[in-house]
Amino acid sequence: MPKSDNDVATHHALLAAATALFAEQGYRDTGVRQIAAKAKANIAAVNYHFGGKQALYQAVLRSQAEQKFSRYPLLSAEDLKKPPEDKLQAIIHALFQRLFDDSTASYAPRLIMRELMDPTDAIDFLVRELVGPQFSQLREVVSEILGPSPEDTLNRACFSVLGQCLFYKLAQPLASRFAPELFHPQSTSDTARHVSLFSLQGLTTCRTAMEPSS
Amino acid sequence: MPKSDNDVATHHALLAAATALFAEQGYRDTGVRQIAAKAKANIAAVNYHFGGKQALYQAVLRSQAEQKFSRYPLLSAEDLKKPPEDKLQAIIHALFQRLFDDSTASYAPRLIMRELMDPTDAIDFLVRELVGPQFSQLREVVSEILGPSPEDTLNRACFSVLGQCLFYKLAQPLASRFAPELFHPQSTSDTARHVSLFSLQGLTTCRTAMEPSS
DNA sequence: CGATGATTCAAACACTCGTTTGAATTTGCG
DNA sequence: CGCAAATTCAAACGAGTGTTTGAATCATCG
Repeated sequence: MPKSDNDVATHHALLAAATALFAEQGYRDTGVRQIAAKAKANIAAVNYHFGGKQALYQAVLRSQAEQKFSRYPLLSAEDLKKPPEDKLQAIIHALFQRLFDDSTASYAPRLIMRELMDPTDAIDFLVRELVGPQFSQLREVVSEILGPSPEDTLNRACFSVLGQCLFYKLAQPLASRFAPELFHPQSTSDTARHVSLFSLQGLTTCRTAMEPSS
Repeated sequence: MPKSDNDVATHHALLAAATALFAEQGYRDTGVRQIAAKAKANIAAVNYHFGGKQALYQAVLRSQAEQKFSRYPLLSAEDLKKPPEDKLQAIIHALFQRLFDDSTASYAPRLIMRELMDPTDAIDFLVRELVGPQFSQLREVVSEILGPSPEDTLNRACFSVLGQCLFYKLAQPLASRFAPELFHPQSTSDTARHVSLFSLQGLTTCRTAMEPSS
């Protein structure tokens, strides 16, 4: 039976601390002692309230899935009325904004990236609840641009768009050594515009010649 | 003083085992006991011959830098005579071949990817000796295609090409859930062709309109 | 051979990790 | 209040890590 206030207090503090730390450092590099310290709670509280580190991690993912992504779709209502080319540009800009938004609680994208790089057991849940719906949305827009196309062509086109966007986050440690100015916060808008133009132009090729090799 | 044969034997066995394991599992998830077991050596041998796990890892990177990349450039001698568009296509195909070549000792790309995802202290050495020269090569080819361009445009164009390629490896755990057939070994050639066409088409945009926002 | 130094080996060390324990404290309710 | 359940806490547990130790083995050479 909950203790009215204090119970949900430490429960929430633990969840918040874990969300921040998992997003920043990843699952494997975050210890329960560190989480407990940040939440000003005892080490055993993690096991008491959630049942273990893994269960806490899944609770973090579940809470992010509920609050963040359900109410912040990639495309706004007004975007949906635009032509597909503009919708793609809107998606790309939204993606970059999420990937490089530090201040607000943009933990969900970072948690996804972490899971993408080295998956834990929670990857199934993540695919089903978080990235699946958004990938479908991207695929639909790309499909509108390309017109009727084989499945592989459609998927590869989406991957080309996604790859360009994610590169700036995934490869940041290395890429920022070659072009540090592209990773300044004020550059992300220009970068998103570049990716949009590059992709829209590249997509025109997918409409034609796409049969396998010879 | 070396014991003539046996000394360099375990030294080499340790290095080979460590190279394979670090490439497959990453630095943090590979234990010295596992390395020693694969090399049929004692646990203490790692410290005796290399001075520690970290030093062994850097020895692995150094040996890869020496033997693999210096003699296997991205472009062959005959490729260098082709027009820049064909050179870009050759680079993309070479990249995909390296990223998805399991059988031969294609450990270097995987080690780089590992370091890219979560860097250790060895990242400086890696940038200087391994990825730096190859990135310069890519940039030169892209520069030939684009003609004289601002620095940022050139870098972003390179990142667009690289992002598409690396995506298939970096995001494989997630992406293969949506399009498993694109990750079959026989598909990599078609995928490389798609990225080539998509990129060459996309690059035409970079030649024109590239001034920052308004 | 016998001594010297390099190499191997099993064991233990020091540390971190996630988890458990059992008592102490706090809370809600009759 | 007084009991019972829920919650906190310090401490320890057991398994993991990389590293160190010191004796045993081996090759080499005077």
